[in-house]
Amino acid sequence: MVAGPTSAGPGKDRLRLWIRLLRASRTIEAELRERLKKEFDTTLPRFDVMAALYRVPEGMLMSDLSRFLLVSNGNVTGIVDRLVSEGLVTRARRNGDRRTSMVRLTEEGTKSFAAIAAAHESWVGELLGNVSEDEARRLAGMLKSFRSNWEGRE
Amino acid sequence: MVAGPTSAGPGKDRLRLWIRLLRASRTIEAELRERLKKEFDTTLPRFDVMAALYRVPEGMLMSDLSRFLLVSNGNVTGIVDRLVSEGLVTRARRNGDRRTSMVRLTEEGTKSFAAIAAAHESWVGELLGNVSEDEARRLAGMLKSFRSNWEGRE
DNA sequence: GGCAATTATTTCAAGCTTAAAGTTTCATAA
DNA sequence: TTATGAAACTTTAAGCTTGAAATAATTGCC
Repeated sequence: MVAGPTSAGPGKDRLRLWIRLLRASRTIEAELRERLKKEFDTTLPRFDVMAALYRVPEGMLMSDLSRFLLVSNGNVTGIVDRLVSEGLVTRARRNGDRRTSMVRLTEEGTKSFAAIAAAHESWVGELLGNVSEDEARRLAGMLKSFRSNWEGRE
Repeated sequence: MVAGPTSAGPGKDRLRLWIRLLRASRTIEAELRERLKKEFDTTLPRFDVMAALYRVPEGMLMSDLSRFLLVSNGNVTGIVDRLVSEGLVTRARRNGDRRTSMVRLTEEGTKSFAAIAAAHESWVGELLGNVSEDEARRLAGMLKSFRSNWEGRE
């Protein structure tokens, strides 16, 4: 997924764009993963889950997390298991519907996430440093529009 | 890595851009992975390795593949193992330097890849369909420049 | 030549990821 | 009520991924 078009010709521009997109996100992602590990001894998936929960003090269902994070539900199970065993989130069975459980950040999880998120934001600022704020807005706009085709698709 | 900024404020534009970038590439990647599985019973990492090799008939060293694909060398070992067992690539010990081995597509691998790559390219064209060719070029240009900071970094 | 450092690769343990199959709970309609 | 089906979640098997440790071969220095 990271190699260039195998030949020249029409319709290669979108392929080239896709490859650049992928290389860019992989490079940044790798750097962030490494820093999360070194500085906070955590991982990107754990960070993702905590970031999702941070926005919603009342908590999220497992399936909400799965949908929001664009990962399978089996995947969420494992990550939340580990976060629970680290005392960063809780999984509370609900009275109303006993199939579901509400996942919430613990107090420790909230505090921990706030610190990590601050570092994370400054890292992203650094890693995207040569994109001007203005260009960032324009690029983000384009990416939003080209994603809208796919949002909520199945 | 997929949640939005946790608060408003200055310097959030780059963070928003990063999140959009990541959501876009994850969505497209998931779709391509699924189609590769369904249509060709293969995976994205295998496709990546084959794409890299396809450009270079004389073959690549394991470490070349690792650098080119931006993944660890232990990772490449496993993927190449599986491709070898499927008869799609060969790993040839070299006389000059017996630590290294040259990885090449087999004839079957070459034929197989050509078919998959054609489908892959048309999928990407479809998935990025609402980005005009012109916009694709501009976006790709921006992505190239903002990556150059990181290219070759360690 | 011989030995230390370097380079190329593999192995390993831990964790992430998916799709598919399994379990429990809920909703509903006969 | 009680089957039937749907929904929420977990489990499983297979594969991907990393960083670190282990192996093997080469290079460079004395």
